[in-house]
Amino acid sequence: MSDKKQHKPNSKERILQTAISLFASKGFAETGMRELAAEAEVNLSMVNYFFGSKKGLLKEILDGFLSQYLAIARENLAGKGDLQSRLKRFIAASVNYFEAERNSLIITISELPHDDPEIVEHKAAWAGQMVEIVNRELCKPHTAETGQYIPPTCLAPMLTSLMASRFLFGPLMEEVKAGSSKAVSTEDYTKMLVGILLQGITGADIKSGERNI
Amino acid sequence: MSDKKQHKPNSKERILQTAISLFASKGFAETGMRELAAEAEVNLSMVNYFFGSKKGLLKEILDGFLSQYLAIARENLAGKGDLQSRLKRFIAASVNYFEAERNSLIITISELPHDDPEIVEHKAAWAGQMVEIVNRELCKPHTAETGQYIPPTCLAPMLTSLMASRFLFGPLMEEVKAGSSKAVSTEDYTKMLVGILLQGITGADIKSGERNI
Amino acid sequence: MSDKKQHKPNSKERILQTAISLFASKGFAETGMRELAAEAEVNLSMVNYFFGSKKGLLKEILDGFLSQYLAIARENLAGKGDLQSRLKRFIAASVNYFEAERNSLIITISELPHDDPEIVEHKAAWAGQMVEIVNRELCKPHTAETGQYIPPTCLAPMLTSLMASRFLFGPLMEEVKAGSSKAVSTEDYTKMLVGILLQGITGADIKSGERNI
Amino acid sequence: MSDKKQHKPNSKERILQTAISLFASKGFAETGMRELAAEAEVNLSMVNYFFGSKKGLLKEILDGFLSQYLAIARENLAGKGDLQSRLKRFIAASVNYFEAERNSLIITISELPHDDPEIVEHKAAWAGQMVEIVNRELCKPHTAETGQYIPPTCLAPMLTSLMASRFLFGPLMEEVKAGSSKAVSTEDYTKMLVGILLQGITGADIKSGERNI
DNA sequence: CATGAATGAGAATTCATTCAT
DNA sequence: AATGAATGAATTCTCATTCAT
Repeated sequence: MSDKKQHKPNSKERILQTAISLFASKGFAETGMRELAAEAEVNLSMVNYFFGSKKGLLKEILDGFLSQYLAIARENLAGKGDLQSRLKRFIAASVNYFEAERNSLIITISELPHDDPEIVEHKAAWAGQMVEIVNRELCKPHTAETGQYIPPTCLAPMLTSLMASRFLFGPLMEEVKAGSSKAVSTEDYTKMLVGILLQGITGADIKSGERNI
Repeated sequence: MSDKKQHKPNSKERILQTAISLFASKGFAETGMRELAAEAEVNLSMVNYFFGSKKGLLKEILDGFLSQYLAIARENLAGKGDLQSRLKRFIAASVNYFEAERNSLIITISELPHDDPEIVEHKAAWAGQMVEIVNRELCKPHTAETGQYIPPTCLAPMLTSLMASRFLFGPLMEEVKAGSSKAVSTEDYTKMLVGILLQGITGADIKSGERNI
Repeated sequence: MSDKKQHKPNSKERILQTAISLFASKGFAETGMRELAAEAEVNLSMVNYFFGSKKGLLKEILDGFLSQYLAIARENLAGKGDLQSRLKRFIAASVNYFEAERNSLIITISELPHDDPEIVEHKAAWAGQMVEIVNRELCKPHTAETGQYIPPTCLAPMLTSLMASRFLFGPLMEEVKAGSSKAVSTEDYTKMLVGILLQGITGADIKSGERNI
Repeated sequence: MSDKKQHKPNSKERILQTAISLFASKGFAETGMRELAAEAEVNLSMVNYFFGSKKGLLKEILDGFLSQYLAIARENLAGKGDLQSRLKRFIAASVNYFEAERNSLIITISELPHDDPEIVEHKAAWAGQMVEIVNRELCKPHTAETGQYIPPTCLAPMLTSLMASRFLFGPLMEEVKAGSSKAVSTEDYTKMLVGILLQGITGADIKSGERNI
């Protein structure tokens, strides 16, 4: 085989994965396209060729992450089961997804408040759908059942923010503990979240049940 | 007084306030020093004169915010009262503080995961102290009391993340609701947080008044 | 006929026409080949396939225009008739041609002074022939008749420049008048040119009909 | 004297002069800012520092040239004297000015038709004033005197175009003649223009008067 | 304290062109 | 004849910072 002009396949996908990784660790603005292209072993121009612009690349990442997150919310919050078991399902599924796509999660949340209208609108569209689902499947039923009112524009961010905390602050916490305390498994993390959300902080114990220490 | 060449006072303070506002709305990297200088009505070189560098300015903002947040944690989580009432105090004080310094909060959290070692170490130092306090004042007593174990490197991020959700997602939620649901007051927001953390999601009701705790 | 994958015919011609239009309105350098290909509804590579390069396309346009312009000069300036009537014929024919090919005219003249040697030589070849014709058919006879000397390297540019003024400045003048004065027909424009060149500015009147010549 | 960091004075002026020279010989679009900065012996960023952008630089050149040209038109076309002597004055002054600022002239005319709205509006403003002057000082009086109508939106471009022909086509003509015919002096060129405009082409003789050949 | 010119590296993007299919 | 991915150089412009005054 001639080794001249050997085209590596999947340039587009390689760019996308490299971007997810770099944007998450360095931040969108701090990541240069030269660096991105080098890391993806792709010609610099290919980024614009495939994604139109750096921002186009970001949008594709956001869309990819948010569409799946929304699907998870839809599938798990709706359907049969009482509110508590549905919430449990949703948390478990979300945390698994966040774990798998932690870089996309970090990008999606961290790049939030910056005021580029194009990006903000983009996110607002997804956020709107999320709020709607939370309202329909969580807030409304809860009000019907207990008479208590919980505004979905508060609850949706709270849930997401709470579930994401491990991943957002993860890198920082690794600097912190430095071996002091044992790492928490995803399973335990999910348990904690479910505990807190169903019983309050006293429900957060990750050792409860069979293994008491 | 002559109104010619009227030197505006407090150049340094004006730079700082402008930076907090711009960094929060546009992001640190996206904010240019020229823009900052223009908005603060200050000569460009003054920024470096007062703060050494752009990063120095960021550090000053982070320090200012985190030192106070830590003080709030120390004052409210420690001391007498049971765990629940101390947590309540802490949440109320924190939310008030976040409300007052929401721009600094946004900067502090959003600029988190980016891998500049100088900034990361800086934050890790503060985060470490926070984890320590949470451990000493919340986790340890809780374990002593109930035998349940809650790791502080999980709990501290959760608390902060949960309390910050309103401010992090606030700008986005404003795009979303567009008048659909009424705004939630800071007081109600605090109530929700306390409710959730003490009783789980069923405690989040903002209407139930005294029943809440 | 199946309307699937309907190959538009005359890709080459379509490229050429699109190029003439774009080069005239945006300028040669400012026109991108992607834009050109898109507008011509042709694959980008086809431009190089048909014309070798962007510059090759420009040369083809210049050649097309200049060869015809030269032919017009040859046909109308030579032959029988006195100098004045031959000049009249030439002007009428040239203005008609400029009118029909105004975009090519604009390209040919505007892209003139730029110092690409390849293009300059190309033009110089045509210009040389033009000067020769003007010398043989206008200057020499005029000297023979009146003893007056008019250098052809001055006269040829003057004629072309004068006749082209309407088309070169046309777009600008449309911005200017904005309805203030009525448009001038090609016929009247020709009359003005003939008048000026034969009698001076007092011959430029476009209303005086037969008196004009 | 230390030879480190020796600031050459008049950076701004040097940029401007270099730009005029390069834009004229290579064209605006074909001139790169790197090349410009290098030739002007100036740091690349200074161009944007002083002129805001490449286009800003072009605008400054256009303004400088057109404002003076307009002043010349105003001064020479208006005032006492009959139409012919005023026209003569105007031509002489203009040609002198064109000669002195031939590069700016070339830029101003050649960069004409390209459809950047910002530049077109800019030029249209100046062109409008020029048309107005020509109308007031040439067309109107001529109509009053002879009853003949000459539209100023035709005449103004014609005059400018005719006077500019020597400079626009000059570089090309130098390639052409290659020693064949003697160069024409500015003085003779002016004489030709005046001759043509007052008497038609038969008035173009540059040797008439005392020196008959 | 304050100014404004200057610096040099770096930003994202676009360019015309080529090549394998 | 046509496609679309790939290339690498070049584009304009902006960046944070420095320095002499």
